[in-house]
Amino acid sequence: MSTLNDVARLAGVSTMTVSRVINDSGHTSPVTRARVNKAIAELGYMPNALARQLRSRRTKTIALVLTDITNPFFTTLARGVEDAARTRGYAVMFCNTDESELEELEYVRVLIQRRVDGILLVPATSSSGSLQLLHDHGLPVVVIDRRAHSWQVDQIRTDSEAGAYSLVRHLLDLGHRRIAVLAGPQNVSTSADRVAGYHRAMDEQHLPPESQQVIFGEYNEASGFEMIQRVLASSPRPTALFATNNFIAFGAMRALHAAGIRTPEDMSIAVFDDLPAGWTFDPFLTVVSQPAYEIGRQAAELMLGRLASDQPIDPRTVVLPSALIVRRSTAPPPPENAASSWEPTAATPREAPSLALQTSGPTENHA
Amino acid sequence: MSTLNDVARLAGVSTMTVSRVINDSGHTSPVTRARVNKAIAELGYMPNALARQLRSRRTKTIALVLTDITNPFFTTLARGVEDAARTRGYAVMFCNTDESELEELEYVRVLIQRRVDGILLVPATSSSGSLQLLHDHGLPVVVIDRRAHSWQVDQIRTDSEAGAYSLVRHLLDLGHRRIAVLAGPQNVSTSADRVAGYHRAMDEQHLPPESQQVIFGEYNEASGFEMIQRVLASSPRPTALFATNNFIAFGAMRALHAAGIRTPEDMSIAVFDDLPAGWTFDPFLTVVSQPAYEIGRQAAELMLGRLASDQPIDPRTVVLPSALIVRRSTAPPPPENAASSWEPTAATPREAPSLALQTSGPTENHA
DNA sequence: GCGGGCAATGTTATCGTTATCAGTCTTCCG
DNA sequence: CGGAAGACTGATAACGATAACATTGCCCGC
Repeated sequence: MSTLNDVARLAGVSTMTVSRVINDSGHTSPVTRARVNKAIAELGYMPNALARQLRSRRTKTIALVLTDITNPFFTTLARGVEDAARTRGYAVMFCNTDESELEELEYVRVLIQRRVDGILLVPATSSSGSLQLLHDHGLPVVVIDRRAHSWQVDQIRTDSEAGAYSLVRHLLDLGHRRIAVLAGPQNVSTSADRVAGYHRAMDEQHLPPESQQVIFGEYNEASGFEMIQRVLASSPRPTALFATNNFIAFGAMRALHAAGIRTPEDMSIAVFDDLPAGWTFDPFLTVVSQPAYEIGRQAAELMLGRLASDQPIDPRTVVLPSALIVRRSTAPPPPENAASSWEPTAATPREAPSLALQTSGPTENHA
Repeated sequence: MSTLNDVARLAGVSTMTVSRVINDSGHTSPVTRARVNKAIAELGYMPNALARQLRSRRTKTIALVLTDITNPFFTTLARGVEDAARTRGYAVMFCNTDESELEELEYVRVLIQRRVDGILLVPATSSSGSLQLLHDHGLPVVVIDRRAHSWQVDQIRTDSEAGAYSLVRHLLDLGHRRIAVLAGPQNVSTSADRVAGYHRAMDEQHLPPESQQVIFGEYNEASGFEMIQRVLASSPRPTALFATNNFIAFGAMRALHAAGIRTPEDMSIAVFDDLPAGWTFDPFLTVVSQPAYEIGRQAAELMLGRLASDQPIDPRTVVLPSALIVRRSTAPPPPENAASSWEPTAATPREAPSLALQTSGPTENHA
């Protein structure tokens, strides 16, 4: 692969002159420029970005460290980051931590070594180690989606508390009084905030503690499935569920389906996080939807603005609103006296045959 | 940020010795190693990957250039690539081309400049320009998902023709005789192959040309919606549809829903591409499912194997099978004499109220 | 006792750019 | 016509690491 030197020799000028031409940094005569450009074209010369980055101490690269890109919320967010970064000439590196603090730290180390200009981070639980390390190395950080405890970094997230409040309010307005929460990990701020929003809505109604049921699990389908078992074992049973993310909701729905409990006739379910529009021809779940693309875009903007500025910028926190979308998974509760008579015999799954295919069929082997 | 030199000075050794220690390349005494490691810890030294890469002429980075990461097929595939790359110490850069040959070429240029070790490419239409450029610069390429014409590169994809054949065979076995294809772009190989599989199945039955209807569009929801209008305008109308990707299917379902045509009672629909398991609690569509994660993983393996080998490797082509999953969107056709009497008045959407919310609700603003 | 072999360490050049400073050549004005 | 300002160009030294070769010191066997 040809270098600046090759171009310089072919054009009969010095390397600096070629450098000036390709960087368009002035002080070159039109004649020289033409000669150099001709040589560049002739050789198919491509500047070596590594050498440039080493010399100029900027890589024009940012990293997006998140928990799992296959979660559609993060996929859309990632797209927002990439689009914003690209228009400013930045490249993006994506890293999946799978909610592991160790993986996260490992990635942060690699990214520091690769000298990325900044990191957009969805912290795995309380990842103070990574933030400390990044701080020590003077790398700018934007914390996305989750709250960072007491660190002086930019932050951007949805208002989880308010979103949860509006979702639970909606259930209360329908007449529900016993509402259970299927929460994510207790030490993840989004989960905690959504539970807080739930408590605020419930407390406003002066509902007794026994109306409130909070179950902590994980943000995935299997956990949603499990948590339902505990709901069904409780007595009196809740008439509505609040799932704090979409994967939990899917697991819950599958479990209810399997138990012969109909939604929303027997039990309502309201969910934090929507699926992207167009992925379902007939959306069913009542949700609070987050502006995922916009979060990603603005996170990148926060970072790029900071990188472009030549003076220090005070840490900023952006909290975006969510939107309640009422669909068909929520309805008024069944009459109170019928509450104890739910039996699998009375309710068969609406469309039985498909279920086995979903769970056992040869689908994605996402090991 | 401290350098090798700083460490060397602090440890009282030469830079080469430090280099030997951090690379574990032998010829260092335990005493020296300890001293160096102490100095490294003291300074919080992080090797500069840029300098290493410049000197060693390898970046340990590969790129995945695809059309749109928000397509769940590609998201899962990307995850497979990342997981495989990471276990071998490689980083991955993701790039979205949005099916634009120009964007693709732009990205390829950037990636060459950044000296990535290799590129995994989902070519946008017939992107011979990018492949030529990559070839000229001696960069190894793995073409994913789509066929590359006549270029000597590794390739990996699903057997689209066979998958389409089995899907159409399934429709024929149910008794359908007039089946329309909602295809993607004519010049994208997956689309062409799926249409070819359709033709093979239809021709086997010696069906007259007028039974066959192929409509070319794009791989997105809007296009699926549009294509249905042409299906509905045709006479005699087909009794079944074959959508060549999931987005097309979603658009088609929305359009059928809007037109008051029931699935599968009035019209069956069979689809290429599934949604990841666990994203829907009650999957409805009969599909052919691709092993997306595995495609990504193996694509990365092909590349990394080539990069690790010190001798040339002949181009390889891997074609993975797809899996037919029969669900509820396909059924035998309605009685023939009723075929011409379909009128919106006779069929109201099963669950009407939700539709407006889907299309006009404040969901992701994915601009 | 001496040369060969080997482990440990150091020196120098280099990867491909750009920053910096130092020329050279016009040009223009007094 | 001389000199200074300005435009253009080049030489040299980094950026931070590693490759390649050189050196030192020690052990060993004959």
